[in-house]
Amino acid sequence: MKSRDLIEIYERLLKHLGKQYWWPAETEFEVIIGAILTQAAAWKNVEIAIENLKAEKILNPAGIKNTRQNQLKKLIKSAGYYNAKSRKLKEFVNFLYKNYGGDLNLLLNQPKNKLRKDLLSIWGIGPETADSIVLYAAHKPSFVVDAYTKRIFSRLGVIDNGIDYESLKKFFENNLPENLGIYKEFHALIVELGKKNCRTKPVCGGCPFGYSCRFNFKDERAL
DNA sequence: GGCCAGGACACCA
DNA sequence: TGGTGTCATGGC
Repeated sequence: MKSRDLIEIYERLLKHLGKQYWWPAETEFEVIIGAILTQAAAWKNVEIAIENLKAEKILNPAGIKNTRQNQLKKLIKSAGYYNAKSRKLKEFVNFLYKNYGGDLNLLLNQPKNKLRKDLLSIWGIGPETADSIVLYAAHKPSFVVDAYTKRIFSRLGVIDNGIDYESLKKFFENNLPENLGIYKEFHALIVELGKKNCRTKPVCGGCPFGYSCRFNFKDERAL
């Protein structure tokens, strides 16, 4: 696949689905909490948890730090995996206070690679969550790939289904201009398309990419 | 009632 | 490094 093909896919998706304006959050800290809570969870369930944290006025570093883990569990219950996720929230703010005195800007304003490395060192933050934070909270161009990305583009026959995270990430970064807006929108569009194309929920018809891909997009009804 | 959701980690070979 | 089990709620 050539770079211009990938850009064309992006433009087609943009035209069909419209701008997504990700990430849906009021603050950078909210982006981070959302990125952790949405791990293997439906965003709808995450929204409930976010609202609970807002209602308690603890959707900030000090708030999470000063709230007991058992209380956090109750508030984020809707997002699932509340034992693990409550610990992940704690691990993040503990890291933030230990290394940056609780100053989120100090963490986020670092060079991209250092920031990503910092994030990956925190228990509970893997590559996708780290990239989401770098891209949508720190506003630095780090392409986010997820299960949808792998599923859709392997169906198109562009990448191998067994490709690992870093390779898939590089595939996009090597074939796209290093543009913050494109990175943000493209990932969001892929997720929105992925939702519509979930195996159990066929929607609409015709491949949005104009390709005759290996996977049967016609049956699946992409758009 | 079963499947899946905007993953990451532990453990194993 | 690759493959599998685990975590858990809520919508469809």
